[in-house]
Amino acid sequence: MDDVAREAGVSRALVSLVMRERPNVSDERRRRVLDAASRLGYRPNAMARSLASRRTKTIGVILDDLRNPFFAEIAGGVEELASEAGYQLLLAAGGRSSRRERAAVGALLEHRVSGLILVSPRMPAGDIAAAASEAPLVMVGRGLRSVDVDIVLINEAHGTGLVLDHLIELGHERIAHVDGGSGAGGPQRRSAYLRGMRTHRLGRHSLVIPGDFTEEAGVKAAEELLARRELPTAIFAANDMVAAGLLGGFDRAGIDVPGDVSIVGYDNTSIAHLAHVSLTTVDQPRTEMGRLALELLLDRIDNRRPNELRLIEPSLVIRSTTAPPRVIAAPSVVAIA
Amino acid sequence: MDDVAREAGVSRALVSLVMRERPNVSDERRRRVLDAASRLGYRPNAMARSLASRRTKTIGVILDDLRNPFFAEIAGGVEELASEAGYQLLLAAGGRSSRRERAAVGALLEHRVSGLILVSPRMPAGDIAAAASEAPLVMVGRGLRSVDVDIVLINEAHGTGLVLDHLIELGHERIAHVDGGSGAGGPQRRSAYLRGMRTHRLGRHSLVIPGDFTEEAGVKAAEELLARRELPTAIFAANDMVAAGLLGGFDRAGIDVPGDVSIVGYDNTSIAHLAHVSLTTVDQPRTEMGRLALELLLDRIDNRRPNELRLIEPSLVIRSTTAPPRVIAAPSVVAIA
DNA sequence: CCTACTAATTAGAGCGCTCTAACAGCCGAG
DNA sequence: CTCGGCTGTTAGAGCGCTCTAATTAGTAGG
Repeated sequence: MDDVAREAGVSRALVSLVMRERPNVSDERRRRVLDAASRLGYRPNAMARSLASRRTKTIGVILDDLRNPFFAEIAGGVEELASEAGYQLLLAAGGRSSRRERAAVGALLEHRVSGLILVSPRMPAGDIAAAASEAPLVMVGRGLRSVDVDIVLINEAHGTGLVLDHLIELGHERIAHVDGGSGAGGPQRRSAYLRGMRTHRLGRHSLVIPGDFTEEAGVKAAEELLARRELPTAIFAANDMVAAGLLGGFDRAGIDVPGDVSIVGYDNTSIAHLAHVSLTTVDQPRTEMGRLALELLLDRIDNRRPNELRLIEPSLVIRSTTAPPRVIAAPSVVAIA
Repeated sequence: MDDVAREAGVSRALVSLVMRERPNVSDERRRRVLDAASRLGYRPNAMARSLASRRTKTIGVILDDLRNPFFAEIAGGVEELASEAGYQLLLAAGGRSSRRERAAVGALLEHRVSGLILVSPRMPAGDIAAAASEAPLVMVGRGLRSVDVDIVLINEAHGTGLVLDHLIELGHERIAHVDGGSGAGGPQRRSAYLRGMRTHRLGRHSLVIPGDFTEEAGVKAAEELLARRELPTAIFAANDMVAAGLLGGFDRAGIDVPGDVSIVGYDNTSIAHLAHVSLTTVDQPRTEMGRLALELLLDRIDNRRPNELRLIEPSLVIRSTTAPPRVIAAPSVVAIA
């Protein structure tokens, strides 16, 4: 920087003003500085800048694993907005371990990130509160009361409601659920299913097959259902992988989907929209979630304000795996219509 | 840091030594410093540290788009090793635009990253050379001569060879290829296909259907093939998405896979291993590629040495979409065996 | 008991910037 | 003219560390 100042025949301070694109610098000197800078191949040092200005223009993101498309897509949304806003992204994976997450948070805080985004963190609430006291914090995919953070949450109850409404409107009553175990969203979807069935006075038809978020769970669930006297007319799977497993399992057994049984997934992953699968499923705008999280964070970085909780409303994507049940047990008005 | 020194009754320099876990500090003072630090909630400032030591312990990664699992998985591999080695990850997306890539490289260089990993960059070679002159650089998925960088490349010719060998061994001769246009690996796979067909004296059966890396391209290619007098007995798709499109297109037309036609994909994405798809495909160890890239980079950071080019050997995953052709045009020995 | 070493500790300069306050020029108002 | 109020420029302190060189404490040999 000294070199640039000397080359341009001005003071170091003026070079600083030019590099930061501040007003009140005469055009002539600005040009002289810029010329000198490019002639010398000068590149400002972000470390020194951050140290002196005590602002870093970097934001830290902690997620489970980049190889999981759910997280990667959220990170993609964050990245998109970050680059638009001139922020840099410091990324770390927590790998489902509290210990690793804590270490990652510590490292990012040492880097004095302007803010922190935690995606479905596993750490205890106390650690999150501690982190939130050191930097503005936005959390995605996990709720937390009485801590000074913004939260972006998917409205799982609403998503599940859309599924049930769709199936019931088609005329289904015996609707089973293959659940997702304790994975993210699993318990919420399961309990929303049970509640929804009761609300629709279909509680007696509730049936939950335990599973997890894998394809194998779907295959197994299909076998288990086939072993029963009667197949449900529709199945709500905890996610698309499970739904794909069901599809595979029924296919092998010669059961027609959606003729014999309708299937609905959850997540709208790339799998769901394949022509060969064409799965009716619930879509969450994952990129948007990432953008929203960063939007909240940027807002929080320069305005202190009360916590916000944003509920993301998922939507239903109807494709080819749902249809009316073979025998409609509906009132005749439906037939007339 | 001053506060910690005062609290522990030692000099600032000693605190620095303790925080950096240097030897030659007496146990007693080390404990005193650590105590004081945790009592005051002291967290070293990475900016100041980098500025003073002129080493940042951060590495920059530039890729196309996090939402593309190919890139996300490579990034995942980089992240994994980075966290093991105590490095932080600064991530930016280039979004298929030279301009954005250049901006990202510039921003990362301002942050004085210890090294740079570029995954399938689109920028002109000159820009890459310029970047390489400012920081150790490793490139993944793109070759470049006479520039001081290490390179990690997939051996597309080998992967394509595996596909052809497998199909030819099954007895196929009329093997078509739906190509990937100009996308990463597309041209290489295409030319390796043409070369391979010639090598196997099957040049007269070569058939390339132009496409890109999308499912739609696969569907269209299926339609185009069906419009011909004769279907090839096997199709090598440029990637799994295209293969899925082919599968969907043939399914709709009542063509049996692999009975009427065998299909091979490329990439071994999550789509390929679904029971419902079960696609024979070529696997690349993407996480390993990321790890290897960082390994080379770390090595390059502390030892100046000649450039390296590492070829990653893909492997073939045989699933259910390939089988011998219906009418085997093979010598009778095969029938006897 | 002094010297020669090694181990532990510290003073102080400096990394490359930003930022505050001061300063120089220049205008129009009093 | 002199003064306040501009705009454009600059000097210099300081951000929170690391690192070199110097200093002190400790240990063993003569």
